[in-house]
Amino acid sequence: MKLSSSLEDYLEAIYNVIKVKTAARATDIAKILNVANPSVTNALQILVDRGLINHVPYDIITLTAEGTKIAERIAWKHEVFRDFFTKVLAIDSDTANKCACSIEHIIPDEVVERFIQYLDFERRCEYGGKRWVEGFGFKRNAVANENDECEVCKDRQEKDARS
Amino acid sequence: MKLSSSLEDYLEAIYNVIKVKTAARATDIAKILNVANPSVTNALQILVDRGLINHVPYDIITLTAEGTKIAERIAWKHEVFRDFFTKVLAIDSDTANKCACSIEHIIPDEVVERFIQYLDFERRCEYGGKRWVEGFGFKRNAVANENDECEVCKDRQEKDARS
DNA sequence: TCAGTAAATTAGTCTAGACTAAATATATTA
DNA sequence: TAATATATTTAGTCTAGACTAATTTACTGA
Repeated sequence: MKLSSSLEDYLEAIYNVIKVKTAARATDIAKILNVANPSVTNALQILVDRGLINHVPYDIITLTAEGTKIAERIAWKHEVFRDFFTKVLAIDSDTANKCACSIEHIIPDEVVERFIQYLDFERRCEYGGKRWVEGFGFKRNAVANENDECEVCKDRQEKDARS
Repeated sequence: MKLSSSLEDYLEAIYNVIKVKTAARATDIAKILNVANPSVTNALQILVDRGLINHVPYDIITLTAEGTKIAERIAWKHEVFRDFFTKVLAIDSDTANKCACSIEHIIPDEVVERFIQYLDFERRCEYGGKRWVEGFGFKRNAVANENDECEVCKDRQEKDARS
């Protein structure tokens, strides 16, 4: 009953289109996922069979309740990983999205929960959170350096000074 | 020229066996990757063609210089992710290894570097590093709480007290 | 309303990567 | 050294998921 990465991608793409347009068309999905139209048709048939979308030939595509539930979960994972990559690791948004898009199908929910807890902790905790700026060492240490206590920050400061 | 996830798994398995046994046999690999023997034979042929392993039919398997280089890189990624999952997110080692094993084929090197820098930062920095214990909030906050300044830590402390 | 265009589907092909069953090579041991 | 057991490979099958080319349906504007 588990969806393949590929089918999850289709479902997520449909979900994202519907957020903006109320209903999706096959071509929207083909463009987003960068695949040929017949690949979409094929995937749609499977998603219909699994009861995740509503679709009759030549018509628009909507999500069933079940499909929405699953798509939301995938989109949620995507957001968590994108945030982690951009906000914690200071990765550029394009790479962050690509990485998120591939690991979102693989990492189990419990682990995603931990990422969230961690993001939350980093953001809110006195010991790190107050020094949170966006993108860990690079930017955070600028603030952390104030007290001049940290070996790593000093290293970085010296390197930065040199360059 | 890029290897598929599957071929990377084969190469990594060979590398891991060789670390212990000096040379690998097809059956070792089949057991590790939980696939049938013919699947191994097939993968070996491709890896030979690509110049990554040395292998003639019915004989042992060793890595070429090129193969070693690539396998080391894969194994390195695996370690980074495993460490991140177990040491930062406090995920159990079995799940951590599974997650590492799937994302190691997907995440580009620059991003892995950032993970390393982050691990290093967390471990060494005064602002967090000194409170580093193994597994972020859960354990780190026990130390962080000393000064009683952190909202998140207080939340956790209360929850812990209740349970 | 009908002709032309755009969208979607059908039909058929290809590849990677798994599998089983059968055949063959190697290793072991009586 | 012959017999047997084990390891490996060959041959052939299957599935998912992509593709192109050809066909069919739906939409739009004169």
